[in-house]
Amino acid sequence: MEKIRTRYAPSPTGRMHVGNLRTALYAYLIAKHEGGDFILRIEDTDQEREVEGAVDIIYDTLRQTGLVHDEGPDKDGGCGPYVQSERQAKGIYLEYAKMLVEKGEAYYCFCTPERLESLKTVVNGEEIMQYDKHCLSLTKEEVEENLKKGMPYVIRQNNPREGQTTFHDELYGDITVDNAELDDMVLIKSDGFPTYNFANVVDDHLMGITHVVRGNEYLSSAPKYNRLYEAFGWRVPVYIHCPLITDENHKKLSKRSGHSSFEDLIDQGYIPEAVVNFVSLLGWSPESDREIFSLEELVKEFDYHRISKSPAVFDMVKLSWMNGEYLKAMDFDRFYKLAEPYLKKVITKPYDLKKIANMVKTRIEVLPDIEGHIDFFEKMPDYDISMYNHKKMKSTPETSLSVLKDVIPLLSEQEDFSNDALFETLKKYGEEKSYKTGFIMWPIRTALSGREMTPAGATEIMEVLGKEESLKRLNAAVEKLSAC
RNA sequence: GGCCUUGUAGUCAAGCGGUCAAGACGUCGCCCUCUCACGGCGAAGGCCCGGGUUCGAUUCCCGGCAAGGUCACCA
Repeated sequence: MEKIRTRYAPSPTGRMHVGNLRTALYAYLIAKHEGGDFILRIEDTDQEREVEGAVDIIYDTLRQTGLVHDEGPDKDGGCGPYVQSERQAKGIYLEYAKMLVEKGEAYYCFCTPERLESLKTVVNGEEIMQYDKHCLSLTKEEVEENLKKGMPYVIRQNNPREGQTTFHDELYGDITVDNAELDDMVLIKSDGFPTYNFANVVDDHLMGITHVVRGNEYLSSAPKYNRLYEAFGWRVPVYIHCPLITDENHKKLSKRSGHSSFEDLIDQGYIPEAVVNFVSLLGWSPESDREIFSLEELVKEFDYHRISKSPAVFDMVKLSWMNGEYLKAMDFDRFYKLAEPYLKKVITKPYDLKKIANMVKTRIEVLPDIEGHIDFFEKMPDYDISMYNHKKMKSTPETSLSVLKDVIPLLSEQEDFSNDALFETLKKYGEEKSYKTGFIMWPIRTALSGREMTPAGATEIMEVLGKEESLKRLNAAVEKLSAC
């Protein structure tokens, strides 16, 4: 069987949109599942939109997500160059466009922007235009004349107005449209660069791409691609259009949502593996009901026939859950490395950050959650004494005061301030007084943290705080409670 | 507006003529527990509507409706 070749063909315009990431991922998985090749091609045919540094972002994202390409600008596989502006400079696209002109499948167009503008109509607030084939009627001589005069031109595809065109998508099946629907799209722009539509077809063919994986927003332009392949006499690749990813309002994910790009998500404290895993399940499902997959496992599992056709909402809540799963399963050293900046952001005192990191590991979903859990270590927050009320612990400010008064001398004598030793001491005290553990621990923990919830129990907190600071806080609490 | 696509709980999503209609997130309850979280157990919640075909439709067909996509010298 022929080796599968897929490609990821981003245009360097900024951060990587999660829709594009998902498309790249599926392209990668489809190829790798069958031991094929995954190619990276940079589509920089729009000099206006090009953003500096965007190519680096692409490399960086692919590296972080693990989608390593077999061929690309930095890895020649014999199909180069892999950057379209370089290919354009070699005259590749114009050469092929001219072939089409020869065959009558394309034609020169000299229409001015003004004339094109006049062709537009507005429907429901949307500008719509279909070219009227005005320049198709130009004679060969007129064209030559115009070219000689140096008139700006574009080359357009010449689509028939009658008949129908059918194309096949692996997921959506056969789709047939009337040729009248097919616009004479521009192939070569007046600046000499090819349009995306044209460059894509030419390069996919020249690079031997067997499976074209793309977003389903291209579904309606697909028939025009087919006509191009047929005009050239090239074999049409296998098309796989992926369902759209939408925001919570079921609209195409846009930059405004704040989490539309991979980099946005990383900035927000998500880890690459979780994002990749989550995004893989947006529009695809494995045979089993497993949900946590590493990239390697996805490669093994991925059957593109199981890609769904309906659009999927990008649910941040579930992504967060999944991120939390990854954090919990992560080995401690890596977790600590990731958590350290967030810990240091709030804690400047010489506490054992590793112990704190460990407390927080099973309690957060994204890294920035850490801050809200641990700020009390650094500085005792203000709190209301009503916090000493706890129904289930049978604790009140009064009982708390008495427990604290009992316990402070015991703790003052305590030498070993480790969690286990402290717990032993307090348990013994509880047994003597026939107090339940919670009845003792609730006031202590409150006095130490001023928080209803903490990422650890009272004794664990004391271990981190140390004897001096713990007693200081406990005494302050007694004072606070006595004042009432 | 034309064309294309989609339509199973709030969300992701199995299903491919006969199922008590999987599973996950979220929500709620219980258990565990020095609080919370983790973990465990459980609950509520769904096949867009109308016609067919069929002994039987979530599943097949037709028609509605709804949503999204697309109609650039952007990709």
